[in-house]
Amino acid sequence: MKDYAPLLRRTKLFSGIGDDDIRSMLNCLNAEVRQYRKGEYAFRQGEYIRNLMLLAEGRLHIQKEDYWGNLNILNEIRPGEMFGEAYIVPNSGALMNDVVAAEESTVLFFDTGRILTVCPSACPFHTRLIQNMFYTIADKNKGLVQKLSYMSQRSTREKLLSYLSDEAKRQNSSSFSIPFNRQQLADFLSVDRSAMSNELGRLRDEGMLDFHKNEFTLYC
Amino acid sequence: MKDYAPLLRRTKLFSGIGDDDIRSMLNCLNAEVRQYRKGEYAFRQGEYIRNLMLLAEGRLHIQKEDYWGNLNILNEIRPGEMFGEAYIVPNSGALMNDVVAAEESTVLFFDTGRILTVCPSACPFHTRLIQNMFYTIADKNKGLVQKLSYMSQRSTREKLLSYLSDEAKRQNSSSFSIPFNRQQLADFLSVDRSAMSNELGRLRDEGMLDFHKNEFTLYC
DNA sequence: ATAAGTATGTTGTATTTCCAACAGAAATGA
DNA sequence: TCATTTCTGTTGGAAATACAACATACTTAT
Repeated sequence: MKDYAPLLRRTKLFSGIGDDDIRSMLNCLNAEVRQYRKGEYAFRQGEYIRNLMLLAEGRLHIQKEDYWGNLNILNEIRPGEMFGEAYIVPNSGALMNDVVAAEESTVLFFDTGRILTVCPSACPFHTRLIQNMFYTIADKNKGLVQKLSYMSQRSTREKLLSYLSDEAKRQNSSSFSIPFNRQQLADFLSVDRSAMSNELGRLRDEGMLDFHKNEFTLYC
Repeated sequence: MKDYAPLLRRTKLFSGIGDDDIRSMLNCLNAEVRQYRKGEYAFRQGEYIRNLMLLAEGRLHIQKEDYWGNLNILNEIRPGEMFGEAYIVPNSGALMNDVVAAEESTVLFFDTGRILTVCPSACPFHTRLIQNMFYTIADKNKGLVQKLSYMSQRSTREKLLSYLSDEAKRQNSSSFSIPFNRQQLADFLSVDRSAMSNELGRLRDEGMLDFHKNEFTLYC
């Protein structure tokens, strides 16, 4: 098995753990490597997952096909990200989505039982791993709740205001920049770009905010 | 301090742990109790949280006030549920929401450092606690992703179809019941009830599904 | 059984969003 | 520099949604 320590060292899951410790932990966690060709399915809806996965190389799409066959890409997994963590809960049921390799990908499989059950003295960094895993999923959680709070607004205007309002809070200033261009912001908020552009213009005309490119300023 | 073991035994966080072990763990986790009167703020937007909280009695609202003063209730915490887990991540920043007691409430505070850092032999059930905490947050995560996948659909029709489609999958049958009445379903999907009722009628007319009360059947 | 209250479906109108198409601005690359 | 591409704002018509109001069906309590 190739040495994945240098790569894993930079992931959230293994952050703060040295290369040598990572190597011994990979053994402890029963790590396995699997390769997927572009377009190949890593998992299919209906399967039962027992491992925690980490994408080492490539790109994966979490996607969903509904009852009538419509395809929908929910998320893109990038190298260093873990996934499948929500399905290692006992009785969590079958996987609701498909996981497909958007390009040639390498995935590491970890034994979740070995992660959550601490092996007393063998792995001094096991506690750190558990912390990291918890922090990662907690962080994901926070982002999801945040996004949900924008998306649950009914109108494009309200979605915009709630998102921008939050960013102002987060950056602690009424002037701030956002990490999206217009199309990305529209996709993030699940609204039409042109309608959103319209709404932004209207909000500016009403004196509630101002913007240039991705720099925004809110006015009370 | 009152004996919370009988109550905690039935929570997800302490499930599978006996009363006596819970009592010793409460000590190990530096548990503290705080009471809140109805309407009192447990936390305010901008605060920094260092504990994991569990609602013992009462009802809390996670709510948000935007830049222009509009109030929005995001979530309701019920007895036995933990909260604040997303903010114990280092550098996770200030709390973005307010936490307000919707009625007289009792909240337990746990020292997160003591949770994630295992005390070797003192607490035999510490591993179980960590597992439970992880399972709880993973479960929450799964629900959020699911809901987000419905909400990111543009139209009421698509939101309905993606939700119903998922329920059919989950219950492994084209006939299933949902845990919502119409108004609750509309709130869950963030759409207008009457518009949703219209759409359901239209879908039935088109022969895509049928329903009586909260019993649905999907047709290919 | 009756009354009161709740849940659901229906209608019409005002508003908002979507969509496609286009034009100017800005960024990119030869 | 010029040409090309990408990004952003704008427009107009079609479609969908929100909102209010009401009728009917179903529940619950007395």
